[in-house]
Amino acid sequence: MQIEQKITQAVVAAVKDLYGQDVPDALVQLGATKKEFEGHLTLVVFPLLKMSRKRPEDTAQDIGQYLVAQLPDVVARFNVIKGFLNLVVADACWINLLDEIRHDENYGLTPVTDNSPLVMIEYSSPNTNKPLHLGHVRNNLLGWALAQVMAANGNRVVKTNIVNDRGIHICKSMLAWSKWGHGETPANSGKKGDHLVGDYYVAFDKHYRAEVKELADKFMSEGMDAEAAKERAEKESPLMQEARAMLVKWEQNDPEVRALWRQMNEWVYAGFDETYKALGVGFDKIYYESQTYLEGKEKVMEGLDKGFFYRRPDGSVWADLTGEGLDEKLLLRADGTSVYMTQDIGTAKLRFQDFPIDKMIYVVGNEQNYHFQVLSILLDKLGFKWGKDLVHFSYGMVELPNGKMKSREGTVVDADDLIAKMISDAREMSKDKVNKLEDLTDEEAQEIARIVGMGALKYFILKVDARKNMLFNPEESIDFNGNTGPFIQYTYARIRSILRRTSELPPHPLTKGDDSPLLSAKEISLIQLLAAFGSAVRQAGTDYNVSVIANYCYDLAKEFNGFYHDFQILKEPDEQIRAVRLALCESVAKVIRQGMGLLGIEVPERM
RNA sequence: GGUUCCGUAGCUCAGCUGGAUAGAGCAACAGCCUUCUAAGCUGUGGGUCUUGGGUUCGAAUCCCAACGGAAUCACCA
Repeated sequence: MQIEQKITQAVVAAVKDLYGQDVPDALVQLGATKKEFEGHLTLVVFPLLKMSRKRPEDTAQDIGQYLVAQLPDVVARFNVIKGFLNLVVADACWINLLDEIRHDENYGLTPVTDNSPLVMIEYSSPNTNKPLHLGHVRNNLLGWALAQVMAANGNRVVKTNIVNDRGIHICKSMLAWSKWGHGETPANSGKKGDHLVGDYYVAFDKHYRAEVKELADKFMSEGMDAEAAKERAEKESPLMQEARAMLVKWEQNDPEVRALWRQMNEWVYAGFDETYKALGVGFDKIYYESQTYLEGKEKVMEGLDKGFFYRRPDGSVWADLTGEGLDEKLLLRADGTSVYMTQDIGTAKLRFQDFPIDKMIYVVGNEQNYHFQVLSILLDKLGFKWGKDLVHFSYGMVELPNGKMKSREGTVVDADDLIAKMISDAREMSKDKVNKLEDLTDEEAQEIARIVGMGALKYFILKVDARKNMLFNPEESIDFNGNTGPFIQYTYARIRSILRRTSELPPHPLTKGDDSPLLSAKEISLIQLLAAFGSAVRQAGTDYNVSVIANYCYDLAKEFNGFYHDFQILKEPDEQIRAVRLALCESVAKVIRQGMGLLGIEVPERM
């Protein structure tokens, strides 16, 4: 049993015995003692004053004496400062705790069984007309890490991706490629498929805007005002009309258009797969919008029959959400075609057919908060049991120093470029170090650079609270020193280096010291931190906040580095102390590997 | 204008289920490598926690208001 639980129970008993009152566990506030005071755990006695009817200091003394008397093996001594009761926990307890942590292969993780709740996590969800950029990177890293964290909390997790593979945007790329492509393919040009398709999307946009400007100027010269001229030009642009015509043909299953569509999407998928692989993310089930976009209609008609929705005179179908404080929402156009919301309903229907979902989590940017508020209400009305409680894991935008990423202004941070730069920076960095990796082959050194570069990128993104907007400055490269992924990886590599140098294995269980104090304050705080891993994992899961894990790993690495600096491990002459320190090294390494693993960050044996 | 989110050191961020003197990193300055990896460690300076009220023994944390910023309120997805 954990030390906190024992003490909490004893405090409850103390209040009962001393003051004759029952106190709920929640009022027993037990936390880590601040560094500047003596002790390991601190009880805040203010909430207990109602029971004791004494001054804070006296209440703390009462309880402190009770604990020392009743739990002599746990509470060695105590001190009181104002309303704070600082408890010094016996060394033997810490050693026991360290032994428990060391023994548990899946320390901190809740096992998954066949009866565990099934959580589906949708993330990534790209359009197939452009390569992935930094915003997608944030989405993918968050989605993957969240899936790991949910699994670590005892959930069966299904990772899913809804690929937006149809619509006007792809038609634009297709049209541009037919017009100006001259048969360019990834194979004959050497371009990555998603970039090639993206280039044609950009080409379309460039021509389109030139066309609109020309048309608008013409209309203005005929006396239209600027705004109306632009609007009319956009509507009448031959390029856009051609793209729309292509979409109509696509919907009519025109063989030629479909063939081109399939081919260009294949190129994109091949490109995405490379990027996903580099990011270390993957999916259990991929849905394609071309296969789900018709599915929602049926559900909407069902809702219409049941009177949840209504039809306007023009034939369009709407949901009236003014009762919920929202607006009216279009679900089907007058021509019967579906909109975004209808498609999400359709995708939900298919997913529910495929999996017995208990909880659905959508990892989607906060620009769509309103959409998911509405979707939740609609799914609930339509009878999806998880609809009402669906989780929109809403993350903030990645901002650049002068605002958002804009493809038109060429300020998009491309995912592949960024990944390549991180890895080459890591490679350069290790070349500056002397006597480090020189005995390794080029391949081995490159693999370490990959792990470290990706670690820096992932940690940079995952350490910040997902719901906040975050700033990325492309001028300044992502750091490898300080509160970074490589700092934590370095701590791990150092420990592995120590463990490689010895064949000595600390005994199980560790022997406890006799009279002489075995543990320093630094060692105890390390054990305390190790013991907190489980609650960090739980908090990350219940709050849907993966940054908790990142910050935990940093704190642990920081604490270990202090210990490493102050104490010798292999050269420590006392066998018992050496064993404890080696056990600490093993456990810290294990927890770092596990914690970073939850974030999707690998740790190198050397760096 | 309605709704939602955010505002903590020069910069990037922790802390937010109320608890002791608000913490890290970067940047600046000063130290530590014949000793287990210096991508490390130690120290110095840097704060009206946007502002004003309220609740409380106690507020960066909870409530209200104001100010500042972001997103959204499409027959785009």
